[in-house]
Amino acid sequence: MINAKRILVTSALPYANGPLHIGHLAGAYLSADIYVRFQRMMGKDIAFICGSDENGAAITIKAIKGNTTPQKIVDQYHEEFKVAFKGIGISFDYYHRTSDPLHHETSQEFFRKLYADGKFEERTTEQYYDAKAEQFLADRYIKGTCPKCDYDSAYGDQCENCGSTLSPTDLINPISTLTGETPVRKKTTHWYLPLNEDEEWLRDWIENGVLDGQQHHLPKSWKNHVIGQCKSWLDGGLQPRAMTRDLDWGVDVPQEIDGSEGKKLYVWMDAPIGYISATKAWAKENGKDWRDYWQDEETALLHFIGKDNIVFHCIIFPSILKAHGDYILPTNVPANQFMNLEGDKISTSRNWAIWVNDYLKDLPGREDELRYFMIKTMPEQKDSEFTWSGYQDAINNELVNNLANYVNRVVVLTNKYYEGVVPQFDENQEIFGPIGEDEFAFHDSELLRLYDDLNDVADSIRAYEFRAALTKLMDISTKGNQILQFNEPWKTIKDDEEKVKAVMNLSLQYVAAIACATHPFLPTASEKLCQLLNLPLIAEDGDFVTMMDKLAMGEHLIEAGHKINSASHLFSRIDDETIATQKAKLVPAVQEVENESPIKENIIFDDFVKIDFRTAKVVEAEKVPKADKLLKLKLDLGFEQRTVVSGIAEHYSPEEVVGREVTLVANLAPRKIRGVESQGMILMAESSNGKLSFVAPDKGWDSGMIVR
RNA sequence: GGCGUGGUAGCUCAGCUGGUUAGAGCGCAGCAUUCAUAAUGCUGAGGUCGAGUGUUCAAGUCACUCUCACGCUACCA
Repeated sequence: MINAKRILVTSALPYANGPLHIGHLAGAYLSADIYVRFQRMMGKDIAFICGSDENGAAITIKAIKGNTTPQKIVDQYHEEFKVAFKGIGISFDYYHRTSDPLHHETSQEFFRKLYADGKFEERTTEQYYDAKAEQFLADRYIKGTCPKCDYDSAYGDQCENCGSTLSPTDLINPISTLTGETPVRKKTTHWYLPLNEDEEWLRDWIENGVLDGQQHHLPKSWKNHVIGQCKSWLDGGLQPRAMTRDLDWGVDVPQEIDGSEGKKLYVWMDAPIGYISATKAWAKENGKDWRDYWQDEETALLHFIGKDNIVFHCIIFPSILKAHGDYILPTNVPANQFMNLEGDKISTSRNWAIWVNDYLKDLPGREDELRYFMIKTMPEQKDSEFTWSGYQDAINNELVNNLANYVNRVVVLTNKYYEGVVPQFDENQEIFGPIGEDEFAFHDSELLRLYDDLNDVADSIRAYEFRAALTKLMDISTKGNQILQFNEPWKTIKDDEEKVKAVMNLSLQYVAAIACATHPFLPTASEKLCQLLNLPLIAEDGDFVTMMDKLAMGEHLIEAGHKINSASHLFSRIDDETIATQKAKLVPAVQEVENESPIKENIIFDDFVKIDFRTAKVVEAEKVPKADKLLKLKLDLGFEQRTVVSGIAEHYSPEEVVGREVTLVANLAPRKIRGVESQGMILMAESSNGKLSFVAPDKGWDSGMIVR
């Protein structure tokens, strides 16, 4: 679908449990915004849709921790997101939210259709239900007596004493670990989408771009890592996926369906359908028919996402859409990789991020500067890195010295020589082009060069190569500088006024072209440029086409006789102090001691004394084969030696741990892990960013001592 | 461990289906220039294209092995 009649663009729905940072922008929003603004300027019928993803368990948990309600959490972030997106200039046509009734209806309707068409595999199982907690219990939240060995604290999925694999309903005297209540058996039904049946057509669609026997898109236009990721999943074999969950915050499974009570749509049936509900909301307010955008073969659907979302958008959501039958599938999923920050991964929990709203507050009026550097370092093909000094260099050297200074030169000279009026000139006047003195050029031949260069920018945008497009755009500014440099109007004005007129007129055409072409990337700068030239602002209504048509016809973008305004600076430098302040705000991992996991329920002393903690010394250590995280340790308790498997290999090498003193839970029932029997468990403290530390006695203590 | 993507000048990155002396921007050195926010233009130095083996008349570009980074996945009672 190269020449689609209309385009629907979606950006990943941000999850409403944390503020927006630059990593989000780099992944799914900036690239989409450039693409959309450009296509509007190409006169395309295009809709740009997004919204807050507000359902799911993580939000409930956050609400409990913060002693508030899920609704308050999502309201807060929904507002923050809107401010951030607006501030940085992401031009959504509609920003919706999945807590909206329209979304609930839409996703339920979708579910109903799949249900009625028999697309689901219904699996009813009997599960334990905790009446006090009012929820179904996951296997590991149930304990009871093992039917095989009479061990009295077997988990719902496995007895650690005898190692047998269990199902919760096998347990004798089951108890809920949440409340201590005896759970009741209750039937629960979930609906699964048999993705395994979709493998064949998915493969054809992804690898060959063929859907229902027709060429749907060119697989070459998809990014390597996107196709690679999908193939990896297909090769691994797809499994049926549950489309519902026993949750308490989200979209209800339609009530008329048997067994729907307490069930919510799982994220697969919820978030991506948010794109559809957002489109409906937009269409309703703008007199459009949303079906044109989702159900017409002549529409190109594009999902802009980060790489963590590839499988979701390339396999699961398409399967859901195809199962419904009325919907089109994405033409492309231009996923970006990740952006790192100053040498480290961006992390919300570690506060290692640049928050969009903080940036807007700290550096007001510099939205385009952030956009510029983010586009320049956009992780299109591989992970990339944001550094404040890189940001400073790029702004000062490229935006100020090259672009803004070029514009300033042209405007100042025009005002100086012609009182701000675009000069009339002789078309036969020879001038120097950007190549220099080796080649004579004319005004009209240079406009054709400009046309070609603008076309190159456009081609890159169409191919989702935004950094390349930005480079090509900046090259136009460089060529403008070259034209001035080679023709030296400040010298020539003394003996060849006619030549200066041609050069200055051409330069003004360049600036007018830049005013238009920067718009998708740097909308605010584009606006300032238009004001500077006293031209109408970009309306995102076919402006690019108009410009290209004029150039192709040999017409001018800014007419002789037109009066421009006096000079003012387009961008200003960023000083070292500003950068130092921002760098200082990045404080690595000084985590407020927040209770990530609440204190568990009280136990009585008798429970505590059941656990036999002992000191021990590591005498041997080796990696467990075929497992990244596991070390097999031999521990000396003084009176005996034991083998223990521990998940610490990512933090400690075998050499480092030999000789360490540790604390061991000595009477934990043995369990086989990766084929090795582990006789106990080593105590480790875990920080909130996943780092591990031994919990051990002071150096030089004997092994086998009792700990209490 | 399995799978995927990447590892190219000091830094940030381009290099499509293998084909002459491997490219850009920044930084660095020199020259020119002053209209401009000490901006601009020109020239130059800088790379055994992660390591190794192979296929080929020819490999950064293909195959295999290894290695490192990141992601997904398994194992972390």
